[in-house]
Amino acid sequence: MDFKALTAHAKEYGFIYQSSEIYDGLAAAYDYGPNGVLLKNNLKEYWWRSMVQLHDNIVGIDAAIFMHPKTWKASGHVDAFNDPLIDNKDSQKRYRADVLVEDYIDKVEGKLNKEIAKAQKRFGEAFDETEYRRTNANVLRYQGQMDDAAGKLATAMTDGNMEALRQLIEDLDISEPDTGSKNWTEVRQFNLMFSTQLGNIAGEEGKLYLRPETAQGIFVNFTNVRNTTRQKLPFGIAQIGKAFRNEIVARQFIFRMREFEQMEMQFFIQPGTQQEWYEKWKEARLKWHLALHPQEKLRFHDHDNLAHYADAAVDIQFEFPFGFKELEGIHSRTDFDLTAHQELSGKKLQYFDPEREESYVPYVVETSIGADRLFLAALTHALREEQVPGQDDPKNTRTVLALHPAIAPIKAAIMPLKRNNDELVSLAKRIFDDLRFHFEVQYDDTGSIGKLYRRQDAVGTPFCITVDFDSLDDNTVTVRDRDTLEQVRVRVEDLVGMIGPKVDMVSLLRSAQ
RNA sequence: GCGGAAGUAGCUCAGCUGGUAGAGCAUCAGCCUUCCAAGCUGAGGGUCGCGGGUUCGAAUCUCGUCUUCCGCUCCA
Repeated sequence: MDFKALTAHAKEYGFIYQSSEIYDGLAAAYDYGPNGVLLKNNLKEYWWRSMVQLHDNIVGIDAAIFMHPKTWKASGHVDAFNDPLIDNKDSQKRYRADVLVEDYIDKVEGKLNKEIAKAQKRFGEAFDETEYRRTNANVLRYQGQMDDAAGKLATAMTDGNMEALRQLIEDLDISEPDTGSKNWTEVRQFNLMFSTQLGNIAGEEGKLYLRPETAQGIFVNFTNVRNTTRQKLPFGIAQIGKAFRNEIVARQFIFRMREFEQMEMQFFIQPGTQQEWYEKWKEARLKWHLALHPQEKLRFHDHDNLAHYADAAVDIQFEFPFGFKELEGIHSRTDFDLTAHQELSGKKLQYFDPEREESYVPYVVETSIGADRLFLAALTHALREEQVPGQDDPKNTRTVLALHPAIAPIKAAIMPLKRNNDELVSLAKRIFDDLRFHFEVQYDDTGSIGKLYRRQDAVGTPFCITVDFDSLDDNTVTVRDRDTLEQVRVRVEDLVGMIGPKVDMVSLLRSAQ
């Protein structure tokens, strides 16, 4: 099924709506509808129980979205999460202004090295590179250009002076790499963090950021959690929560949104053991995904460029309709975050290791998955249009959402075979009123039985319970399976025992172990 | 943010060179119906994405804007 049909289905059946649609929508923001929120909650529950409930040494928190501004100074986001961008008017391409200057410096350095290589060839054994660098006019000129550009770049970046950066690009006569055009726009600062004001205070003192990742809420609570849970290394802290990034381009439905939900676990370990834990969590997380989705839809993808905090990083990618894309990241974050917070806060963020009889800042291996991306993965994998099983006519098709029963929004639908028969209706409603105490169920009688089945198929309900005339005599009902369409007769009092184990999370959690 | 395309009922679309909107499906009500989108009758639902302009008159022409899709750029 193509991507357009998927987004249409998601809207039609109450999974995903465009945000603020009556006002023409807000770009890259989406709302979860009645079925969407049920599915998403189930996915979050699967993650939470797998991480927290099933690990002695992982505990959960739920930190505030607002955090002290210094948090983002320490984490590096104020400095590194900040892109000065410039457009070329002729080629219509966008560049990072600082990268353009850095490329220029690299180019000059290339010339300088070429000069030295030439001299080395000329002088042979007798060549003294240090002396040559100190005296040769060309080399000194190149070095001067490099130092000058680097100095001005550093000053402009530190001051956040975009005007100076623009001037620098002009002074250095930098042209667009592909077309050679020098027709540049102004440089604009693009900070990927959203900011807001605390209280009525205007200006820098009151400036707050919406967190761009949930991880920092865990790091700043490291000591609190350790003190209150008596956890010993290695141990982890898990959290599910919203994060916000002012993406330049947010697109592809709910894949990249400016407001999104992360499910993160920071695992604190002895320095030196990060490789071992990194590998362990890589495998554990893949296995967790394999309980929901087939191997061929998933793959590892190593990072070439590491983030400022990481010494190793890998993505678990999922094959979306638009290609293999990141679903989860596993990062070895070293002691970068805790050390930075320790320095800026002046509070010790260390662990006393009784075996080694010393204190140290723990290393961290992080697993971080996008809840919305997982939702999209589940939807794209499950949604299909197929010929109705057991029907010969190839035109007889149905749209079915073949979700794992444990994550399906509605576990069972109860429907009377005929809605104009009071006895059938009242028995069906009695069953509904009992089952709703056990799991998410829906009562429906607005249509023929075939239509009701199709409606449930479209939202992924694994079981349909039909009350027919035999039910009135022997207190049994039929249970129809979403995937096979097969029906079995079950006594009403056995329904919970029969359906319950198939729709709860136990088997899913076990298969992920 | 730039370039291209699109926006008419919940959905899919029709609406000729400007004359104030239709279909099918869906929804709801009634009748009918003993297991995979049956049938009959009826109803509700659109100031044609939004805002200007041209015109006696705009869904239709024009400008702007918003949103979506594709490409570029970006992606901790």
